Amino acid sequence: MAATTPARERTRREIVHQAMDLFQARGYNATSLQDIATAAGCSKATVLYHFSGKPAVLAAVLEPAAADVAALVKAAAELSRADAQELAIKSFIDLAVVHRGVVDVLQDILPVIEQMPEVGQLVADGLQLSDYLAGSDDPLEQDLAKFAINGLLGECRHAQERTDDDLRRLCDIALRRILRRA
Amino acid sequence: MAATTPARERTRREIVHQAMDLFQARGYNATSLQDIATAAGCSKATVLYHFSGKPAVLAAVLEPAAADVAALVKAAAELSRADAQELAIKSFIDLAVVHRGVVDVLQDILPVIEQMPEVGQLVADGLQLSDYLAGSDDPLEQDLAKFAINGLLGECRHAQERTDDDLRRLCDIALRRILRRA
DNA sequence: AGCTTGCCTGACCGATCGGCCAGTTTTCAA
DNA sequence: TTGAAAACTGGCCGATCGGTCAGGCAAGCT
Repeated sequence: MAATTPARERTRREIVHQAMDLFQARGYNATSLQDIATAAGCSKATVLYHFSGKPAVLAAVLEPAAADVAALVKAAAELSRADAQELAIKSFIDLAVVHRGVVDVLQDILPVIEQMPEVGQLVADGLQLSDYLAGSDDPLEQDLAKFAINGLLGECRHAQERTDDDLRRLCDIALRRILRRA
Repeated sequence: MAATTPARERTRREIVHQAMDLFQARGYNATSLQDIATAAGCSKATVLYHFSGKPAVLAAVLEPAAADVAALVKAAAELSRADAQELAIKSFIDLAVVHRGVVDVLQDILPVIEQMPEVGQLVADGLQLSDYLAGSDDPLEQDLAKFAINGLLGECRHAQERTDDDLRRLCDIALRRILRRA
């Protein structure tokens, strides 16, 4: 059993994929394990065979985005403040656009996000990114950066009809206007 | 029975007040009728005696904010485009700050807000406001206005620690930067 | 063939949900 | 004081939730 069994990985992937779609469409709380199982073409017990519980499914859904954010934070840490800000503007938009589904999911669990240890690192990295985005110690700019992030995340929700490029362009303009980095 | 019975109105108000606090703190879905009843010092059956169901409680919670937004939309309709935009900027911020609790609640039910007829008018009025806020037919400015609203609403969430004036000032700066109406 | 191992499932559990109803307590006008 | 209307409640209902468990089933090793 050293090599991964194909069937195991295939089922796991299907569950995560369908869970992502359902979380995005109806929200985390409004999606039941039965919904996920039905969409994935297996039984609810199978979902719980592969994942220790509903929060574990959520963690698997968020994992790719969390990894990307963590990598971005790490990369920005080695740059000058100005360069880190520029990188944050460009990359944060990219991540939000590409992972817009995850953004949807995150907004749904915001009221109780503090009680979910499986997303703690992602939240912490997001806050770190907002620091880089501000590019200054000025509290006003820090707040404006958070304001911009809220707008950015909000814009990436329910934005299925927009193309990635259109969304990216819009967010870039908005972010640079708020941060006065045109 | 022509005049309102004092007891009726008093209990109703207490239920709505406690429901507001709970919806804001835990979210609409995570708050049960029993939670509301306990907080209001009555039984769950009493809540359902005064309101036809959980959605009706939500409608009552949102009602003051919905009325304010409707009034603002009506007022803006009689102004020139430029005046309407200026009014929208000022008043929308005021409303979001004053009713920030409602903003919290709304965000929680966003994934399923289309299926809630009791908040349809509020949503429609909000979209109308975003039009006034854009102040132009340019699709880019329209999108930026929506971006600004998302940022504004996001900023008003979980912002209990900030004073109203601080929040107002921050939102004013951010809005005018995005809309380039400094 | 027998047997282990990994994958999967139906049936079931306790808890909680929104909502309903019969009946009790309170209120208040006559 | 009295009686009907209004206000309120305990208890119950069906549905659904996340989660558990014993067992079925196919694949591969011996």
